[in-house]
Amino acid sequence: MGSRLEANSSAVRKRIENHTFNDEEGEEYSGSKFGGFGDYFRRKQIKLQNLDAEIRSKSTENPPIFRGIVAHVNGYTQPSLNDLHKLIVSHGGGFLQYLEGKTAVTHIIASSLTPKKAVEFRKYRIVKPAWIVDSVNVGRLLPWNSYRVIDEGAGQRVLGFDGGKVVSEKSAQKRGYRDQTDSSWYTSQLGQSIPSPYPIPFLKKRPLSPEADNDTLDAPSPGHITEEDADDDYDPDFEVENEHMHSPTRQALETPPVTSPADDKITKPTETEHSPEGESHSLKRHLDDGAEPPSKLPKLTAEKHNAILLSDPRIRKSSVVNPDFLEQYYRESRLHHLSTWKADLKSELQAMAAEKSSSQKAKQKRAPGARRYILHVDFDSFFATVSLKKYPQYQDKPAVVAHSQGTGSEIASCNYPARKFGIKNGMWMKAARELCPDLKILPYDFPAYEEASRAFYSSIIDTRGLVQSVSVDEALIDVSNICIAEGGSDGKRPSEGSIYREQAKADALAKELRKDVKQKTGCDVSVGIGGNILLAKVALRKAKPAGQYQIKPDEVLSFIGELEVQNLPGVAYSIGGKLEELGIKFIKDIREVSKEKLVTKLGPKTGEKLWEYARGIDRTEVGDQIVRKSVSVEVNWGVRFENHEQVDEFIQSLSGELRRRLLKEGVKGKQLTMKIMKRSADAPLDPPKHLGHGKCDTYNKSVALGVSTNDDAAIMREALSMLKGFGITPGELRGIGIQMTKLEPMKLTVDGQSESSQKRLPFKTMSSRLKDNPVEDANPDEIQTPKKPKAAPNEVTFGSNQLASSSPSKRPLNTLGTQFMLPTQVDPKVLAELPEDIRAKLTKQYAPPQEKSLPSSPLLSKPSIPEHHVLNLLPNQSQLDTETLNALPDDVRSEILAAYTISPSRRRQTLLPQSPRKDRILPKNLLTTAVRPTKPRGRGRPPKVLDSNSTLTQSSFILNRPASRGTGSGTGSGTESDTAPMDVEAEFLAALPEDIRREVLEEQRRARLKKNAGIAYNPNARSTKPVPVNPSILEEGEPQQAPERTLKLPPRPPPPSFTTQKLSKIEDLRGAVRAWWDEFRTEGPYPEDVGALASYLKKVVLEERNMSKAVMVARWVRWVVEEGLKEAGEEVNKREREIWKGAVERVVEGVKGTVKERGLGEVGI
DNA sequence: ATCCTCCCCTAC
DNA sequence: TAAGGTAGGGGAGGAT
Ligand SMILES: Nc1ccn([C@H]2C[C@H](O)[C@@H](COP(=O)(O)OP(=O)(O)OP(=O)(O)O)O2)c(=O)n1
Ligand SMILES: [Mg+2]
Repeated sequence: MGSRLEANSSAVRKRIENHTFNDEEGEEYSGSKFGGFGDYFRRKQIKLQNLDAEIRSKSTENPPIFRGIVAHVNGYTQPSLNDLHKLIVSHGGGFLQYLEGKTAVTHIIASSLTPKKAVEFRKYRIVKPAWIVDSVNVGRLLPWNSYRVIDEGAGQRVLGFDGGKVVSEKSAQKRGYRDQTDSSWYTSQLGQSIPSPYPIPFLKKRPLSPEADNDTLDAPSPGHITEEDADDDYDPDFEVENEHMHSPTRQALETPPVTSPADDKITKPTETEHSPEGESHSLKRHLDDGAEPPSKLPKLTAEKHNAILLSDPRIRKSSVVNPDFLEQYYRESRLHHLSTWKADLKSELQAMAAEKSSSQKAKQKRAPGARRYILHVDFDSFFATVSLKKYPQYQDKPAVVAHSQGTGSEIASCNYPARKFGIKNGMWMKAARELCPDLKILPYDFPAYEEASRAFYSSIIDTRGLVQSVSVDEALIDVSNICIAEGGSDGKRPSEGSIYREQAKADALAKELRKDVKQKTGCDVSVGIGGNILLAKVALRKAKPAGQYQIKPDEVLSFIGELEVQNLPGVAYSIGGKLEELGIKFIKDIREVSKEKLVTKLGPKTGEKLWEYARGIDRTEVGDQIVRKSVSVEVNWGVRFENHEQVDEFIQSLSGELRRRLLKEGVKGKQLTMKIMKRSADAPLDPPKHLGHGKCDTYNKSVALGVSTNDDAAIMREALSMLKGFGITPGELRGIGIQMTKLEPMKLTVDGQSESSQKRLPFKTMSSRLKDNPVEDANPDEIQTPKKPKAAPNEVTFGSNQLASSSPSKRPLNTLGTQFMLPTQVDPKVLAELPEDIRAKLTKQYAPPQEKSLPSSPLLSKPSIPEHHVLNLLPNQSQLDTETLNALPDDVRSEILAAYTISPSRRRQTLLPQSPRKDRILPKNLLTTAVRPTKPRGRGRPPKVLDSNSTLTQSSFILNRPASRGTGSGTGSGTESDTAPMDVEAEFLAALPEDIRREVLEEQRRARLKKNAGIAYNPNARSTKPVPVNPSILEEGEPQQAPERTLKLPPRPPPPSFTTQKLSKIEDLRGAVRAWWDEFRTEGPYPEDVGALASYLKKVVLEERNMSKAVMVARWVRWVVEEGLKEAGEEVNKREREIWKGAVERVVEGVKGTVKERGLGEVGI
């Protein structure tokens, strides 16, 4: 858990300290190429100091009261380090992030000091933050003497200004929180937002938030953990260095007065953020315009704010800009661990279950109507208990597991003594401390949790029951068979004696299990026993801690009736709220409401489920096999970017991580979704939680990749393009996630090579797939994953020993035919739907191909490719082999198999909602960028105060293109004509067989409708601004209670947006082409692939009679290759470049020729 | 009706 | 300081 000290950069520090503010000449901004942390960091510091200089020079209206002073901030302060920094610099002072030796630093600002620090800083003047604040306030430098920080322990010694000697001083003054806060009213206001200018006088007028006072009061009370007794046993590494330092920084106060709704859009459109040059310029500009009154700090962009924040090496280190962030973060993230463990357990147990069932399918089945006995086993305060093993002295004291003692630290687990104070898992430290100042804080010990879990599960498995994991510390065991056997009946008929014996057996099993686990781990687990999963869970509540409880059939209703609905699984804040609206608070209240009413309010499934739950009914079985449907990676903490490069870099690591996980699961995916959290306009730049995301709006987009992939480069490309599509300034990003869905099992070559390492490309596959006719094409290569739905599991055969090759080749051609039949949009339309970056590029002029010779005999064409034979491999998650599979009950088997299949219905793909303007250039932060807002659905608990949540829905339908281009309501059958291809399209249409033409037209109509619908709405759509998925909420806060929701809709008007667009199957082709390029980029295309594509396209024109599509594909090929070559640069050798160009030529010319051949004239490609 | 997509919600 | 991840269920509403 360490990760404390970053001994690293001491060299860097040296560097910095020598770089005083008088000396900003040194190194200039350098192009931000990442060259390792140290180097990058070094440059960063210099950059910052230059920034400081500029701030200073532009703050001429502020009295330079701090001239000659060079400050350094230690520990937590109020105002924040960031704010102090700005204050000082804008008033003529210097600021250094580091100390280190004898340096330019003249004063250290701190609220208090540990004795240790006091010694370390003995050479400096140590003053309270109020010195700065007050000085600024009065417009002159106040004597620092009056603001000394006197450490209670060791007296403070201060060095004379000129240097060398140490004057020691002592003071009786008490250090403490008060010391730092009472200096100002101000503290509570400023802590949070940077952009809040420092019109001190202005702020002064503002009323103090009541919370501020509380805050002040709850201080680092003397009682909290880190006091003396804590020291002895604590892992020193864990012990926070500046114990008492944590000034309860102003927490969750109201939004600061002048916050920055502005800087959201303020980001100057044109200035490129990532250009260092641009940065400085823009800053200047900012300062210039902002002829703010003196004493006002220049408003900084979010990026600059972050730059200053990150100038603290420790903060930088724990933020996303650290190249090692992911590894570091995931190592410490409890939630990540929980998720990972859960997934791993699930696959292990499922594998085990599969194995078992295949070997002895015997006892598997349970009689349908038989009584059930389910055990729900769960560690008592898992993390806390395990961690406490190393701190036995706190056993009986309120203790929690958390990373830190700061107010924003989350409590992962609290022991029962702590619960007596009302502390709960997931609560923030601030709230916990208010409830119990004396909390002991324990460090995490993930390896220990794993170990305990292992022991726990081994005991559980020993019960010989049917096991289903719930989480690391929790499992369900169906022991019905065991109990019923013990009872000696068939388990169905009510035989008193049998039932008694069954129940006794269940109790005995539980007891033994508890004992077993206790003996193995030293920890208590509790067991809930009931006739179904619901009851077992409910019983568990009563069992805790360190106990067990069995709910008997006759007490079910009375037992659960008195519990509040939140005790039901699946009922929490939102659904609980809806129930409340129905006048339901307790479970028994549910019984007073008709099922119908529940269904109306909650939906069919949920409504019925609750209706049943209320009556103790739950038919869910233990051990259902579940097939993974998605793989995702996301980070919503530590996200603070200074520029686009960092974003790119981070997306790259996320992509790499996603790829790793896809490989681990043995799957690839066809759809990529990106989730973004952006700081809400009314949220402070610095949220209450350290590096937390704060109140945010979220945005999602997804792309159909056309071809399943696990390639990180492709993932990154798509992710970045989606991200750009949002048009969000890097500095405003607070969370980023990517998710792969529409998974397919990865293929393996015969020799076990994974497909990704294999040479052969999607192309061949594609061509054969597209190719056609079902009949002839029994292509063995054909490895496409089963596309069929549950319909024919038989089609999927699991080959010799566990591996299987599906045989989609026999798919009724029709499906495919149809698939490629839809001409979909015409070129321009497609263009409009393309990912932004692509579109941008597309609109550029193509560099005419240099030449077109096609080396016909590339040495490359070595038949190197292993065998084309591939096999299907199930995701390792469910290690089912043939045997296993066959042993499964039919329904289960088909379900599993179905999970690997793809819905048959031809469906449109969702394309990224794109911004309307086709000719957009892509200044990423161009404000005019419109992002389609996903529809906010009025769900969940309505905003507290505002009663009308009805209007919400509106903001969703917005249009996406400037009205100018509005689709006349008219038929506009010609619709998207615009360009040349149109003629082709029309003609093409005319040539279609009637039925197909109808389909085509229908498709177009649909597309049109969609667009129109989009346009219909918000008329004032001109300004475009991304609209969050859910404009409300996403505040931080403990889930304990209502997650704060914003009470009102964001002030912003519903911006124009896009309607999702169906891209039609051309998408598949595009994806395949792209994959082709990606895979063979450096190696050059294989002639046979080129040939396959060319001849396929020829068929498209001649047989499918879809010239439009062929043309589009050809253009796509040209674009992908040409742009790709440009970007690849040296990476692709001359020879291969030529081959690629030749390939393009061959494809393009092939299509042209064919079109002509059909008498359709010339087309431009 | 039923499917599909895009979310919200919940759980640990 | 702090490590706010991740997957599945399912509702809303449009398309079929
Ligand atoms: N918000 C949460 C909830 C749980 N956990 C982790 C820590 C818990 O120890 C573990 C198990 O969660 P439980 O819900 O089982 O809670 P406990 O085991 O801590 O307590 P108990 O089961 O006794 O109620 O998951 C977490 O990190 N954050
Ligand atoms: Mg537990």
